[in-house]
Amino acid sequence: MHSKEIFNIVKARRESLNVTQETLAQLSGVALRTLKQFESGKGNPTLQTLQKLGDALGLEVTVIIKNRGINA
Amino acid sequence: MHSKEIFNIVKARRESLNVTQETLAQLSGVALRTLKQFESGKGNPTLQTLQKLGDALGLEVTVIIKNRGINA
DNA sequence: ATATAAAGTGCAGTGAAAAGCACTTTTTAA
DNA sequence: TTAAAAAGTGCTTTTCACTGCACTTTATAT
Repeated sequence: MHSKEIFNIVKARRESLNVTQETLAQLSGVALRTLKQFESGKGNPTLQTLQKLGDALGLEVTVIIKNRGINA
Repeated sequence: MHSKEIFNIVKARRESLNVTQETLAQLSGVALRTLKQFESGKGNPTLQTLQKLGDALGLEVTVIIKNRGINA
C-alpha cells in the first residue's frame, strides 16, 4: 500500500462519513494544514499522525505479511 | 494496532528471517541508529521509514476499516 | 449571479524524526 | 571463560514533519 493509497483511503473515509476537513482536524487533533497536505497527495506523516486520523475515522493502521500463500 | 505492536512485528519478522539489525539497515536504507530505536520500543517513525523497513522484510503497511461487521 | 462553505497553497517557525559517532551491555560461539 | 558479534544508549547535527497564518481556488447552496 503506497502513501497515496493510504491518503486516498483516509479521504474517502472522511467523505463517506460526511465530515469536513476542519471537523476531522478538530476530532483527531491533527492540524488542518497537515490534513490538507495529505488529502492533496503530499507529505510523509508520522505513524502517530496517521493513527490520530485513523482513530477519529474508525480506521486502523496495520502491518501485515505479504505473500500469505508462500510464507508461513 | 499500537506503535509498539508494529515495532514488535518488524522485530519478529527480522528475527524470523535471521537478519541482523545492521543488515536490515543496509537493505532497507534506514539508518542503524533509527532501527535500533524502534526495536527497543521508542520512536515515532514516518510512513516512509516504516515502508522502507516493510519493503525489505516483506511486510506491508495498510489502513483498514474497523468493525467490519457493523460498518459497510 | 453571488454569498458562503469547503478545500487547496505559499511561506515561515518550532520541534522532533533521521542519522552519525562513540560507547556500553548483552548474546552467541569457540 | 572469553573473544566476537549483535544489540542497546547518550549525545549531537541535520533534515523535515507539524503547525499557524494569510491567501486563492473550487464547491455548494440561495
